[in-house]
Order: sequence, then C-alpha cells, then structure tokens
Amino acid sequence: MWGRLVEVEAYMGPDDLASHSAGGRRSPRNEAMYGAPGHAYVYFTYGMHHCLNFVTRPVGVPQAVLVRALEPGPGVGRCGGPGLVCRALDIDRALNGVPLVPPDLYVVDDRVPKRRVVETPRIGIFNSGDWQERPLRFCWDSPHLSRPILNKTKRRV
DNA sequence: AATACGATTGTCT
DNA sequence: GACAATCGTATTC
Repeated sequence: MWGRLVEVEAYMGPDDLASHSAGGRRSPRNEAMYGAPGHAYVYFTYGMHHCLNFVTRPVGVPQAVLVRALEPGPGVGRCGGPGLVCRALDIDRALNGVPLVPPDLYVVDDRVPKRRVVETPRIGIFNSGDWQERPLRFCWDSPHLSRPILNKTKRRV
C-alpha cells in the first residue's frame, strides 16, 4: 500500500505563529513534535479529522512536516487534504509518536522523475501575521493536490 | 466547570 | 463563496 507524496507543509517551531508549537507551547497533544525526528505527530482536529506529520528535527526542536496529499496508488485512493490522507491510510492517534522511517509506512521512491516543486502559502492559516503568507507549502505539479496551484504564487525551487 | 476554537471537509448557493 | 458538522484541546473562570 503506497501513494506518492505530492503535497506537504512545513511548521517551523516556536517562532512559527501558525504552528502548534508556537511560542514553545508544549502539551500532551503536541508532545510528539518535541520527540525524535522520523517519528509521527498525529493530531485530531475539527472533531472529525486526523492529520499526519513527520517530525523533522532533533529532540527538543518542535518542527514538523504536515502530509497534505498523496497520489493514488496501490491500496490508496484519492486523498487530497490532510484529513482525507489519514482516512485513506487508516491513520489515527494510535500512530502518534511511532517511528516512521524504516518500516513499511513509507519508502523513498528514487524512480521519481525530476519535477517542479511549487511553493505557496499554507492552507487554513489565519491570524498568524506574516507567517500565514510565507511560502511553506510545497507541492509537485500533480492533479492530486488538495488545491490547485495559483499561478500567482507559482515558483520554481 | 465552562467556553471558544481549530494545520478540515462536504454541501449548498 | 458561505456555512454546518463535530469534539478534543486549550484557555479562562
């Protein structure tokens, strides 16, 4: 079961006003963000959706990457948007804090052709000052993004 | 204890 | 584009 990862967002830690770890906030919910890199941070939101993040920085540095869209693949249907990704992969908080790196949960696909990476502002971010405009959403040009790319923000990396 | 809101999504206009 | 659904967290009293 796999699907190619085509859309993510970066959450940059205490300085990032849009992050769950903004201001160094720490609680049972976001504790996994402070844990070891390569582990999952899974949280529940809006009373109905789970969202999956990769913890990306050493212990104590609460940065993470939110998985927003996969292309359909074997055992994975359409799933644009972080809530739908978790539904498609049957991910819930039971996976919060589990290691993601070696197991079957993902593989590095080195057959990927060179593709354009597009940056846009993150989705669903408000009241976060200039952090809501910063280009921290990263997409491959794919018909399976959670939202189409706006030409305005299109940019090569 | 009570309240307000959210790293969303589906439906309706 | 606007809004309801739905409930765990965080915040406040």
